[in-house]
Amino acid sequence: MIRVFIVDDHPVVIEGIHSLLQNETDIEWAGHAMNASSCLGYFVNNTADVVLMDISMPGTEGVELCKIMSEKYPGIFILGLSTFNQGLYIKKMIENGASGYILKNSSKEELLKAIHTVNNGGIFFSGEAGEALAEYQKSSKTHPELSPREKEILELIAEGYTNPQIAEKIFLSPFTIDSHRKNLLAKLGVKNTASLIRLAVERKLI
Amino acid sequence: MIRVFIVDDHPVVIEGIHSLLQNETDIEWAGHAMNASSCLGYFVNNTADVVLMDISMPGTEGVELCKIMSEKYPGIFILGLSTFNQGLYIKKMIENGASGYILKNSSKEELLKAIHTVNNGGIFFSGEAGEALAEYQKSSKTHPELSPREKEILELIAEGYTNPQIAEKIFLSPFTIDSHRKNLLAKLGVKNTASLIRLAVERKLI
DNA sequence: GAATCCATCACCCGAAACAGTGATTCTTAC
DNA sequence: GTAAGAATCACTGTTTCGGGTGATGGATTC
Repeated sequence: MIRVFIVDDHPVVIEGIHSLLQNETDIEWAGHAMNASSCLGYFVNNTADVVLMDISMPGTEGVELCKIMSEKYPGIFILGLSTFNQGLYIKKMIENGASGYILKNSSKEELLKAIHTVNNGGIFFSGEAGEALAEYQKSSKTHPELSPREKEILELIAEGYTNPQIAEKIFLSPFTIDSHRKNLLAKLGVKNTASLIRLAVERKLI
Repeated sequence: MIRVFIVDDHPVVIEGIHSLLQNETDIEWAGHAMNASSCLGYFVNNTADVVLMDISMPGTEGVELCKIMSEKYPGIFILGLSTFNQGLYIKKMIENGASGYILKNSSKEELLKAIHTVNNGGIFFSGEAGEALAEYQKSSKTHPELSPREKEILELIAEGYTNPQIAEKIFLSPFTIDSHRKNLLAKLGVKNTASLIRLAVERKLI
């Protein structure tokens, strides 16, 4: 018997999963919480085998809760749950102790498979989530990190300052700003300011 | 008796709402569809009073389906349903015939109130959605709309194309692209490409 | 102590962007 | 029927960007 607990701030999702699981003979509904603190409260006197956890709760609650839970109760398996397919979040959840990740548009079969897999100590990703993670890993490998100075200049560029203005602002030679700017383009593999800013915003570098 | 039909690509949401509504004496579950075409298929031989419609289905399916449904079956009230609180989408749904809009993290009470309100011909917004819409209306007043051509060129700029390249791509004179580009800068009140792209991404214009 | 990376500065040059101005069609709205 | 705005094209400047290339000092690392 697998005891399943869910943490999600959407009543509809809680109800939906409850309903999907209620006829499963080997799954027991342990309960639900709608925020991080009531989840932690529940586990003071109770336990479960698998916790389904919405990662897109207000703030970074999902990711933080995942970390706390996995450290405090290493025997409980956590399954990330989200509407979206964002490599960055998926990676963070895994880094913080989640054993898997499924999308909310998964079928009942996929959900059951995920619960069983993580309950047996396995790792489960819904297909698309796995792809998103792979894509993310790839992009963070192929594109090296930016130095602090480069980030600073990138932000100033994004705010609309020109090279001479940036130079004046941070007391450097315009030539230096120009060099950094060219390095930014090279490192990120783009060829003009438009794509640079687009990429920076998409990757949340600024 | 209000017959409720739901269109959503998330099985969990369908189950959740079904479950939330199943003990309501004045609500009858008409059924569900997981995409636009099966929804349209259903209404060939059946009907309903209120349709709950996820607007964030793949592509612009949600918005388009809303338009088709409201034109074809003006007697059916549509209630937009979404995880997010995006003024632009809310506005589009309303423009295309929806009678209200609720977030998926709404409570059971709010959901019931919304269904009853739209079924009586009223307009319903969950609080946050109303705020988001107001915010959007406000920002679209202070910031004028872009013409289709301008949007097209803005996107191409964001993809890193230069004026000459864009000109070649869409068979126009480089002078024309230059004019549009200047108009974009003027309309959005920025003075170079960097701030233009930043603003465009932030306002989700691209 | 050699290698590597960061940060700084420098110059040339062509291409692109930006400012200013003005003009012509065509539709849409009042 | 005219006013307004969208879309198109045109020319002239000045400024900025971006490619190429190279140099120096300092910190880190192995």
